[in-house]
Amino acid sequence: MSEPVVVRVAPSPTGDPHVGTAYVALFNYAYRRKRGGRFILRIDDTDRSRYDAGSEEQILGTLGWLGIPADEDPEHGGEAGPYRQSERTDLYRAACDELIAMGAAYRCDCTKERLDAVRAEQRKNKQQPRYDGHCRERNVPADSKHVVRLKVPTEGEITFKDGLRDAITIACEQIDDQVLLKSDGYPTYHLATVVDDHKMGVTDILRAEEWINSTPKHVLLYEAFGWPLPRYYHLPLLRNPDKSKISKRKNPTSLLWYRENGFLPEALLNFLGLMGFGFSDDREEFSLEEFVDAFAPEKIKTSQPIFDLTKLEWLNGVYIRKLDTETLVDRLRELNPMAAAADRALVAQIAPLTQERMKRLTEFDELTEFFYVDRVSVSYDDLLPKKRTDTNTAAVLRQARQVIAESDTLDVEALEAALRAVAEESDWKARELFTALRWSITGKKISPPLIESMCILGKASCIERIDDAIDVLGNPANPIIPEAT
RNA sequence: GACCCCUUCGUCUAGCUGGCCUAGGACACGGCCCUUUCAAGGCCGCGACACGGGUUCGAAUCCCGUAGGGGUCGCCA
Repeated sequence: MSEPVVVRVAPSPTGDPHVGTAYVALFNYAYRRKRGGRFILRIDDTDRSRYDAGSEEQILGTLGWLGIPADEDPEHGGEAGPYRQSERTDLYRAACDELIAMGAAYRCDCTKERLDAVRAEQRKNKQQPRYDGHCRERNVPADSKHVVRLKVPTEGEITFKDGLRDAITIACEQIDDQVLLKSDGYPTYHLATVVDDHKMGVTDILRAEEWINSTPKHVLLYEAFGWPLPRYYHLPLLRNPDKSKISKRKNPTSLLWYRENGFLPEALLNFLGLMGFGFSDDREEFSLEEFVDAFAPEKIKTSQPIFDLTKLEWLNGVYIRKLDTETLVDRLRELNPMAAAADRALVAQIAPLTQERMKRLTEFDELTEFFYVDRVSVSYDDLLPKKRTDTNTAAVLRQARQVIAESDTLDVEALEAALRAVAEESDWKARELFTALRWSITGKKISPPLIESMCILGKASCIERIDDAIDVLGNPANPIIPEAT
C-alpha cells in the first residue's frame, strides 16, 4: 500500500476569493490528478479579527465555478476534518504544550509596547527587526496572558529542498522566534499549517513563493515533532503590470469580478495555466483536462509572470466563440439585463451575430440594444454620405424602403441582392447605402451584420426606422429621439 | 537596509542533457487581404537571449561576478 500523496490549498476567508488562490488551486489540482492522492481545501480562519464567515462560501463556490473540485473540504467533509482551523484549536494547544515540554518553544508575555520599542531601536541601529529573546529563559507561567514562541537556534542554518529550485539555505540569525500561538488562543499560520498538514497526511505542498522565507520555521517544527518533511514547491507570484505583487489596487484580483464582468471560467483557468507554465509544444489553448494531462511540476517556471488582462480578454473571446448557441444565450442572459428581459427566442437569434465580436459577455447589451427599442435616434450628418445631397439620400432610402415593403418575408440573401440593386440603379456604392441604412436601423456607426439584423427586426420595424431617417433628412434640425420604453 | 528568490521580444512563453537558434509560438502593435461597419479569419512586419568575465572548437543554454526586478523581515495569512 503506497502512501497517498496529498496536496492542499488553503483559501483565506478574509476578503474576496482571490485570483492567486485560484492560481495555486489550479496547480495543486493538476498535481493531485497527476500524482494521485487527495486534494484538500482547508479554511485558514485563525485570524479572528479579519474573519468573515460569508467569504468562505464565496471561495468554495468560486472554485466550484472554475471547475476545480476538492476531494475534501468543509462543505463535503472527508476523513481528515474538521477543515476549519478554528475548529482545531485543541490540536494546536496540545502541540504547543509538547513543544514547550521538549524545550523547542517557550511562553512570552512581552507587551506590544515593549516589542515596538525593541524593534524601533533595532531599526535605528540598522539591525534586522526581530524578537530579542527576552522571555526565552524566563519561564512565564502558563496561567498568565501570553503567546508561545518558537525557540529558534541562535546559530547554524536551515537547508531545505524545493522541487523547483536548488536547495535553499537560510541562516538561523535570519529566523525570528516566531509566535506560534497567539494570546487569543488561536495559532498562527506557521503552527497551524505544520500541525494540520501532518495530521491530514499532507506530503506535498504547492504554495506561493512568498512563503519561502518562513519555510525554515516550518522545517524546525517538523524536526521538533519528529515528523517527516513534506515536499515543497513554491509557485511564482503573480504580478501587476508594474511588476509588484498582484494587488487589488492595480489589477482586478477578485474572482467574483471576473465572473461579473463576463469572463468564462474556462478562459480564466486556461489563462492561469499559461502563467508560469509552458507546454513544450507551444499550445496556448487547452482545457482543464488537457492541462492536467500535460502538467508536470518540473515544468513550472520560477520567474514571476505579469497578469496581462489584454491577453485574458483575447482568450475569453476565443472561448466565447466556442460556445454553442444555447449555452451562449444562457450565459448572456445571466449578465445582460436587456437580454434577460427579452424573449429568449429573440436573444437566440441575435446572439450568433455578436458571438465573434465580444471579448466579454457583458458587451452584449450595448452591442444589441437597438433590437429591444422601438426607435433609434440618428442625426442628419451621420445619415448623409459624403458628396451626397439630402434629397438624393432620402430618395435612395425611399427605394430601399419600397423593396422591403414589397417583399413578403425578409430573407438575408434576397434582401441583400435587392438592396444592392437599389444602390446600382441609383448609381450609389453599396457601401454608401449600407452605411446610411445602418445608421437608420441601428442608430450607430458600428453594428452587428446589417442584413441579418434587419431580417431579425422584421419588416415593420425596418420600415418605421427608415421613415424616421427620411424625416430627419428633410428636417436637419430635429433628429429622432427614441421614445421612452 | 539585511536575507531569500528570479532574469529570452512591451507581455505570456518555447528553448534548457551546449552546435538543428541568422532564437520559435501567442497576446499587443503596424501593414495588407477578405469585407456592408466592427469583429473573426488569412498573410506580412516590428520586436528579446540584462551586462561583464570565464569554460569550450562552439553558449540563450554550464560556472563566477555585477546590475536589475520581486519577495520576506507582524500576536496576517
